[in-house]
Amino acid sequence: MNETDAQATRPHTGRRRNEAAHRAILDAALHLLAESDGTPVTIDAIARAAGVGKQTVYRWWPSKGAVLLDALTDRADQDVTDHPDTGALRTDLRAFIGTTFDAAQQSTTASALRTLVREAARDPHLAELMQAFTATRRDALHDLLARGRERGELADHADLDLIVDQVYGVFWYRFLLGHGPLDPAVAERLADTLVAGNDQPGAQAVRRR
Amino acid sequence: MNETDAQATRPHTGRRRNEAAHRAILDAALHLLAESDGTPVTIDAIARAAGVGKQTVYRWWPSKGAVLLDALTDRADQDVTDHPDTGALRTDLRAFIGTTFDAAQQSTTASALRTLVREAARDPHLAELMQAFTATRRDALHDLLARGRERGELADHADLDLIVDQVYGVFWYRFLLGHGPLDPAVAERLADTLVAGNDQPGAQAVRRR
DNA sequence: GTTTGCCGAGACTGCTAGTCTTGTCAAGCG
DNA sequence: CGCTTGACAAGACTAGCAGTCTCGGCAAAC
Repeated sequence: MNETDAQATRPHTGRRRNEAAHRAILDAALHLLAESDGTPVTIDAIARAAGVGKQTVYRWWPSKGAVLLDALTDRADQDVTDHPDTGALRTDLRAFIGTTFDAAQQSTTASALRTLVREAARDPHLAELMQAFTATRRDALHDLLARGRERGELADHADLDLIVDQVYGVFWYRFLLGHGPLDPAVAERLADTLVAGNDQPGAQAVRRR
Repeated sequence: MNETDAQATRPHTGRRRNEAAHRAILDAALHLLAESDGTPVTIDAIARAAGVGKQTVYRWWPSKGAVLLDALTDRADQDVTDHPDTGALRTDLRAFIGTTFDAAQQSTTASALRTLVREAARDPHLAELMQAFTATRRDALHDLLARGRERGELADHADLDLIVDQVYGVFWYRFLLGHGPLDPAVAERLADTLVAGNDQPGAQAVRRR
């Protein structure tokens, strides 16, 4: 009956949260994620490295995956790169792809990302979180392409979703398997052939002559 | 000293291998792989479904991953599709991509393949085996493209490896994330834009006119 | 100075890969 | 026929990890 009243009059008592511990956990998680040579990162290891009890980790995050993703996005937010509109699709696309490739070459980010994907494969909750993460990136690229199409640099019927997936498909495929390079030269070739393959129908008709 | 002689004179004694058990294990593995709703397939479950002791599984395969991959390739060998040379790159490529997409839409194969990838993420040995598996597929596609380039349907400087990775990149990216279709229409569009984006420099010059 | 609730430490449960043990059974050999 | 060899089913066992639970300590509010 009076519970609501009691809560209203007593918004908080007891010891406050320790923000230092919160940061220490994120830092330790990112560090271990980066150090990891493919070995899964354990919650025990994170807690120990952060000098924190395991229960403190689970008080703030619902699962191991949530901690790891939080650690990575915390870092990704630091090097957010927005892609200015250069006015030409080819240059916009080259810049976008090049930046994406570069960001993943950073050794810390790279090995963290690889480990994270591995964890996502066995943790449905983390997989869902990562889906949302990648969807955001896809949307950004899709917008860039839509701008180009409005300027007439792509055919009206061009399948923008497919182009997006060709970019991220190549990226993840090479990133995870590591059988081919992800350097600026590849970024340029990829951007150029995508533009060339999806340009105006009129131009295609001429070419097919 | 005489060990070699002893082995030569006594090539085998004792109870023979039970081929029925061998098949039962592969069948059970494939079945569970296909049934699995993302839950990892356990060796215990395979052994129990095959009516076999766990040790019997480990006598023939070095790890869980090896059993699973063997089960899948055993099936994949059944629907081996060789891609005849139609004489035109566009049609060859359309057929190759279409077949690849189709094969993965088979619900049994699809869920087995998905589970297998998930397992590979945590099992380095299986990951290595799958690398070899995918490399074979990449080579086949690369050959197909090389034939087209020799006929002058692709630019001399076209990056065949990049084209291959665009195909398999899109495939795996959509297959695993499931955010976009992998139907015949997509296969055709992908084939067409790849050919258009990597054709003869002369044609490109005309187009850019 | 008492209550409340966060904290570190670590015990505990439940699950799975892979190994080891035990008793059984089939195939060859003398 | 009886012995040896090695595959077999069943299942106990070890080791590692996610997530929960418990406990004594400590800091903030009242």
